[in-house]
Amino acid sequence: MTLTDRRAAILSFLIDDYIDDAEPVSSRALVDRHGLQLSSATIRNELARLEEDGYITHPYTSAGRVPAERGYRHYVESLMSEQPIGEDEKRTIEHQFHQVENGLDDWLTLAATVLAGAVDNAAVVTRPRNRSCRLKHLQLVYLQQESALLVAVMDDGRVQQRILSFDGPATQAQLNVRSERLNARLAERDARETRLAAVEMPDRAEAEIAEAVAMLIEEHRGADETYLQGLRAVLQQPEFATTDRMLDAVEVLEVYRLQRLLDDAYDIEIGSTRVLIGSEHGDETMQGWSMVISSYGVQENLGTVAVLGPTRMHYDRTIPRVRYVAALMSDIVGEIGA
Amino acid sequence: MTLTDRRAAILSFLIDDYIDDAEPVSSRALVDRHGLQLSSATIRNELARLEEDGYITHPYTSAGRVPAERGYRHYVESLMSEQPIGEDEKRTIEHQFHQVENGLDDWLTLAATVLAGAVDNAAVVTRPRNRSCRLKHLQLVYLQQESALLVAVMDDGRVQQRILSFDGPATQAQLNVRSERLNARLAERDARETRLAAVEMPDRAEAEIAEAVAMLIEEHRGADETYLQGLRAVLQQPEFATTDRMLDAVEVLEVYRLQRLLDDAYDIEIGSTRVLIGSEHGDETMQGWSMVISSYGVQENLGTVAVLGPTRMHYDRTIPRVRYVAALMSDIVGEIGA
DNA sequence: CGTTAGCACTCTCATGGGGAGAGTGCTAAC
DNA sequence: GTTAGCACTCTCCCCATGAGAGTGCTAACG
Repeated sequence: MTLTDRRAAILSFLIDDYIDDAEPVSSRALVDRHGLQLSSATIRNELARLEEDGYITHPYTSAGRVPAERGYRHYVESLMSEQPIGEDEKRTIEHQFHQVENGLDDWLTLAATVLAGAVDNAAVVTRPRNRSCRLKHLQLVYLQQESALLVAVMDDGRVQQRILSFDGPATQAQLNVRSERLNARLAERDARETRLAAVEMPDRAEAEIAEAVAMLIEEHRGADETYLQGLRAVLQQPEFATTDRMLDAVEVLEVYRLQRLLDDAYDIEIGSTRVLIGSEHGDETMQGWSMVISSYGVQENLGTVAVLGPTRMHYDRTIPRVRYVAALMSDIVGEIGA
Repeated sequence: MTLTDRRAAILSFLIDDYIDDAEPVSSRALVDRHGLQLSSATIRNELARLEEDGYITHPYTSAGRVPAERGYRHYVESLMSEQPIGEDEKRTIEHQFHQVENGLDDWLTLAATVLAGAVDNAAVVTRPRNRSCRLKHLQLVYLQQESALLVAVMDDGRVQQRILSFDGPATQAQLNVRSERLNARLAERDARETRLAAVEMPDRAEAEIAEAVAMLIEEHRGADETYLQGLRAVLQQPEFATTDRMLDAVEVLEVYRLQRLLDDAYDIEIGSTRVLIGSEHGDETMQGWSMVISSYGVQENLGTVAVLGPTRMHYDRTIPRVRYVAALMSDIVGEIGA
């Protein structure tokens, strides 16, 4: 059941109009706005067919037409043409990125902010994480009489820390020696290997530290910090014009949900984007939401960039911008040398 | 212009009722609900006086009375009695705290979540920061050919990091030596002292690293990470029952504002709480908002715990809970040994 | 057969009037 | 000082009404 050219064109016009206005599109409006050489009655016939085939619906008998999920899907895949990012806009974005040099944390926040601003929806960025994470270096730092801070640098350049307590007191010098010994044995190992190494250690205190390191590696792998920006932007979209809808939106954007969602989308190739429309992400609370998602990073060290908003979304603007920001983030991760 | 006992009692009843219901309180309702041995007419006379004195208002001619800021202020200072936290609730809260052992990050999030849940409003917690922050320990970690990660542990147990690049290659062994030399010179110094030390260093590369350390210390001092929880809880309060108000609320709670607010409240003694009602915090966007704020930590190493919500807030429940969570956080910071 | 004009029909939404209800403020009496 | 009584005010809900927007259908046209 492929669409005739004419029907495809009509669908495309309709979706364009609806995305701009958030208002049901009438046959009349299509003719007028796009200078069609057909009467509105003809368009009505075509619209009836499009509705039969599930591309569009109408909210009630005598309202204009509204795209259905299937319509959006077809639009994203075959109809729309991506809106390239203007040189100006690129410069602006890059400029914003260059203003911050403090490290990954800030870049992540920044990426989310910039993206949210560019597409007028919520943007989420996750910290890159390494599926097979390894210890790069560890260091024990004296805190108090019987406690020390274990600082573990991972091979993605991220740091995890934890407080340890010992039975007896220790000086920083002693801790340094101990750190060196442990580094020699644990560097470049992943969680499982570290745990194995721990078992074989004769010194009980060191074995415990190695255990702690293994846990830190595991935690690090699992920790999926997300940076969300643009809440207000989404809430101002007309689809959330009632308080109920707004509360729903806030709920959807609450972090614990996002993490799951981003997890689901982990097998995206770097450089490509994926679009999930409405019920396409399994979760039924996501009805009415779309997500444009992309991953970034190098090798195994992957993060996610995504935009979330109502299904009525400027896909043609959003997709290239998500891709672009993801590319910028890949560059940054590359430079950091993770 | 002190209140007569009777007027004070009436004001107290009125505020209690209003806080519960969010609805203007009528003279009639006061009599009925609190079994007063007076007629509603008498109450009306008293209410008129209270209104004259600025303790209450009414939204329109024939609605019940509503507390004004001055009324809340008086209520908080002289009328209400704090609702002690039940043993059960204490146990629940402590239990939640003990479930997480991963470190400060998690505790901060947790504290905000627990508090928000306990008082049904938004809660904000800031990471403790040391006004006069010092370096505890630094470590250079090999990354790639010509770059290394500088990891600086501060005396509050927090870690800052930054990527450095060198002219020539370096091995981890070389970096260790250099780390040790720098530690000997920089440990226990604050930003200014570190900068001075940097100037005196003969080795140019090391001087640059010392410079970087100084910047990290400064950044660390300035960085005021805030953890906000309970957005939904606030938005569900009846005062935000329209979309406009909701959007305003989201704006108020956006982080950049909070940081300033918390800054303003930095001179609170540990163990005490402060209440800011409506226009009492200078910012006029905070009209209609109250904040119960407390600080925690040990010595100079201070963080903030706060609850934000509409002026109609259960101050009697909120104040002790803010104080309690702040105390728990103080314990934690103490244990960590910052 | 595709296209089109015409028209009846449907459904929403904005508008405004009316009436009930809630509470006050005032007055006069106790 | 307290209270009953009452007029007055203001909100809010309900509903009816009508305009307007669009469709679907039918019949005619090239």
